Amino acid sequence: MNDIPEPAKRRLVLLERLLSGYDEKTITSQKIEQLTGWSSAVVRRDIAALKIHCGATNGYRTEELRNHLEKLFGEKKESLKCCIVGLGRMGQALLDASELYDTPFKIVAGFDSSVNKTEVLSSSFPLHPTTLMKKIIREESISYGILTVDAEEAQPLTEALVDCGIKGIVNYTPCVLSVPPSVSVENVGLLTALETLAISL
Amino acid sequence: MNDIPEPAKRRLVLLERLLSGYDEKTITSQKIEQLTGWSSAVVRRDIAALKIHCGATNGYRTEELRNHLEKLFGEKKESLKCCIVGLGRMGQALLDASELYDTPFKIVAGFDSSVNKTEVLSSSFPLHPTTLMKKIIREESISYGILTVDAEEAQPLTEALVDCGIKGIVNYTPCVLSVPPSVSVENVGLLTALETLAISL
DNA sequence: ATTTGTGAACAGTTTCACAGCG
DNA sequence: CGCTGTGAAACTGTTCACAAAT
Repeated sequence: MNDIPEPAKRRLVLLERLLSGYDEKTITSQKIEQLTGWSSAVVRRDIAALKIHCGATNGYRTEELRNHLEKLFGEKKESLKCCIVGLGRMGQALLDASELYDTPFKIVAGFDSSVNKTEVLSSSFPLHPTTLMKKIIREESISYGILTVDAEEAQPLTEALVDCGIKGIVNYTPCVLSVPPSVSVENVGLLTALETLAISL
Repeated sequence: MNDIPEPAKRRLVLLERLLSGYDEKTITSQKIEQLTGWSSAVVRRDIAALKIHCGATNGYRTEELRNHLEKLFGEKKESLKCCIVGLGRMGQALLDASELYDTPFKIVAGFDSSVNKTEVLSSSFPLHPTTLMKKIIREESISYGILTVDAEEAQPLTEALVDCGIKGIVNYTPCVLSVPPSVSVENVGLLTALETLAISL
């Protein structure tokens, strides 16, 4: 799986999602091109990289392809634990995490530097002050952090997450995070997204 | 600026952000490597693409570089209007848009299919029912849409946005949006981000 | 007959290594 | 000197075109 090119991986992630709402028995690379805008040649290469062979004449067998893609992340079916760091408006919006229902990802803790927040808010998982981050993340073996703090706190708390041995960070702040090569960051801040849109073409 | 490679542009956007909080008078490519993880060679190429020459022996002159980057994106970004589509928890979290203060992006309208929401919520810009989207987006010449609706509404409202002549969409939903080639999409949904992190390990 | 899967050409991006500049 | 700027090489990803598969 590490021989799948980076851009291909990103497309495959989206392809899985696309298939989860696709009911036909088979799907062709051309159909996917029409749905996504990726060229059919790219789609075929991406799927070929999975080294499964699912169908020729009528396109790919949807279910087989979907199952294979699902296995790509949740191989061990064991849930991938996440935590929310920062319980401001954005963090609170993610608290219910309905989006992650029926996925291998599970939010198991929330943190905020204001004890006030962690005590007043309620959710289906425990909320703690950031002082307990290291302890909890280790105990629960949490793999991913969702960073929704204010700009001033972004880098310090990133470093705390890194110290805890986190594997990746979803960065909702507009800050450029400094992390060692062993940690990956996905930048999903509004400003970053808008700027990226604005500079392409 | 169209002769700057796409990956370089994305990095330059982040570099601009990085420099905005950097106080030393000069900065070397190695320092940037340390801060961002991009190799110093890549950094030098990216900056060289700007075709300015700002400093050798002591690295780049921070202010000159920063000014140049701001100008580069500034020309293209003369007050770019955005709208929020979907005023659920996530949409509401973005309502104050403090993140966009002091940037060329401005949120000028919000939409929701529930008139209830558009009437009860308050913000510094007007909220409308989605039935008025086409009219308002055209009148205000809004360029970007920020999509924070439920999954069922994602594709229908995307098509509405496309019909309005929008240039790009920031997609906070987990859905794969189908758009014509003239429209760009940035996928920043939590599930997409987590899957992208998980798949690249 | 239609669509996948893939070698080969191509295009784009990064790395290497070092010349040249302040 | 230390650091940038840049040819040239290496690498990565995409497109084309067609043979293989069912």
